[in-house]
Amino acid sequence: MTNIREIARLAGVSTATVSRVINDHPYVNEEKRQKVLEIIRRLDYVPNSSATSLKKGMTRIVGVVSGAYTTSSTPFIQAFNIIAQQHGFHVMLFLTDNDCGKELVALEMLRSKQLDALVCLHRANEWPIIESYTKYGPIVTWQRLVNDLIPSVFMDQYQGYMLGLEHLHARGYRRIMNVYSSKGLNTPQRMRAYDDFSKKYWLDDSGFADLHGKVSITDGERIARSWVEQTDKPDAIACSNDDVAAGLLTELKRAGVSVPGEVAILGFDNNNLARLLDLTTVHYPSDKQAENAFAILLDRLGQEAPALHTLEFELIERSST
Amino acid sequence: MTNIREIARLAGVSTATVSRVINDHPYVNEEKRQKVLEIIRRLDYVPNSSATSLKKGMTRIVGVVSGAYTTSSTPFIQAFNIIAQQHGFHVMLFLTDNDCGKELVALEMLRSKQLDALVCLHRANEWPIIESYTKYGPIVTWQRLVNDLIPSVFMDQYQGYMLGLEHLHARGYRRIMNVYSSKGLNTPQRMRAYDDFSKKYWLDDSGFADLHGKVSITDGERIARSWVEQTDKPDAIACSNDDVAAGLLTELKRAGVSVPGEVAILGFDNNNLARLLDLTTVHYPSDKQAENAFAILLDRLGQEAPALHTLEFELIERSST
DNA sequence: TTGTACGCGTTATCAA
DNA sequence: TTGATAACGCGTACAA
Repeated sequence: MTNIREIARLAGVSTATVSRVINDHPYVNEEKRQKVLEIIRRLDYVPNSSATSLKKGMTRIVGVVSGAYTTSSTPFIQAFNIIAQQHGFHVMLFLTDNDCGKELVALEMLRSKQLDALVCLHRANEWPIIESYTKYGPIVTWQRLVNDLIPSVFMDQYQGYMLGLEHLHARGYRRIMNVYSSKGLNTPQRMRAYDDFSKKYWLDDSGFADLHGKVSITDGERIARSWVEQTDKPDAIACSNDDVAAGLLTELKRAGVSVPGEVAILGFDNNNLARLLDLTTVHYPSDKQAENAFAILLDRLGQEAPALHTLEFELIERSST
Repeated sequence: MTNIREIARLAGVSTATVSRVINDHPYVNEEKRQKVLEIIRRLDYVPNSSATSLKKGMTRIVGVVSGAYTTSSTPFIQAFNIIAQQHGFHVMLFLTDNDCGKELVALEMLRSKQLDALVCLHRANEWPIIESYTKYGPIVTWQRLVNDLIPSVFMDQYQGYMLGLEHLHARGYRRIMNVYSSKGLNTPQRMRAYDDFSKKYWLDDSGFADLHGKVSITDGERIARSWVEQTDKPDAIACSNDDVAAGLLTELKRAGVSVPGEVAILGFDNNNLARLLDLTTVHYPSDKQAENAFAILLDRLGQEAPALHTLEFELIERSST
């Protein structure tokens, strides 16, 4: 193992001088600098990063905790990875499968200083537990509003959902069924939006039982099959996300149902699937949220951070409504 | 910062004893062990992992280099991440966007011992350059056969493609168009398969110009539009992957073309999209390849490694053929 | 402009 | 069974 002392010895200087050369510090005689650089090249030397981390007290590694790869988490992870790399940070990925123990592994690595910071897309442990780890390094979350201890790049989905509902109304749909997911704060916000929406337009309670806990393509397919058998049918379905909408759309088409002729479908997120299937949807700027998450972490680490994006939902009109 | 010396002082023992307790070494008096454990708990102490890495000479971090998140790379990355975590390793993800410089960052981290090993899903730099890094740690690749220096979990796609072609033939299709991707060894292998296939069944050269360099959904959509305008049409299209097949299928349906009535579509990979759209495809076991990749790395690191899976293609018959 | 020497926090050898 | 101490490799006061 060739180390800094070896280089110093061969170059006929001290380790301090070698270190100065490596880190581009001033006050090094040009000749000696060249000599050192030559030895470094000749011995194929590179500083050991564990030693540097130990000395500097940071690793420049940020952990990303996610339950799994989903069509919604992937764009976030990708964007986060890219911006982190641009700032000389690296990303360690933790797929927890929503298991408390696996999530704890990531938190413990923050504690043991293998990680400088953490971003939690989802969480398995209770908030107080996660909060208790903020004393070891900054933690940012996605999609959840917490408190001062844990900042968030959360967006209130009231506004986004309302955008979609207003669009459905403008297109003439009046018998709207809501398909919600189950987790966290998003659903209450969306329900509130629908509540205000139906009051605003004097829509009497349509009588469709809203669905809950639907998040996957197969969920959407099941909803399609029950729609076909329903006697009193909604004329539009607002989905919890694009996956549900995609499953719904494709299964309806398989059954020969015309979309949007017989029923309109509204997605949420604007992921690849929505683009492929030409689904009308609400764009959820997860890439910008990821960049904000990183900026917040950088700031809390005391480094120069880029400015935050303002986050906005956007209606993407396509052919499913 | 509370460190091992602090613990030793408060427990009235030496750092050696504390270290023994932490690492479950034998020969430590039970009373002292309890005392040490109590102090550790009280001070919320945890060993600094940079120091441990420095001392041990390894970080238990494995790098994963991928051009981007694609529908084919994501399952691999996910499976690799999970198996690595099961073995107490962690994964650092590098999205290179096929940029040599960004890829070099990962290789350099192997050199500087921040990474114990590397798996390359794609590569931007020339092979000799990548090979030159194997002296710093094991490197495994996906989808490319290289040499002893760089083992691979590559699968010869001749067999898989032939599986698909035989299926098309059995279903009665005779006028097959091939849509190839461009990169690497896969295309030549598939072309060889088609060559043998057409000889076996005395298919005269169909006269369809095979397409090359098609890999995305939008590529598939473009192919659909040109199929519609073509006068001499193939009755089946074998695609480079499921994304192309998906774009092709959806755009054809939009144009009112019946699939498989007017034309059959064969995908490759068996990803989520293929399941959603009910595409006939060839299953490519990327999760098993990922687990093999990790096993090979583990073995090269001199650790006990799980047995390798045997890798097999499988035809998934669905409604597009 | 340069070098000495110490500290970062841990593990492990060796002698007791 | 225990402790003193030497690494691991780097960065940087401080003194020169």
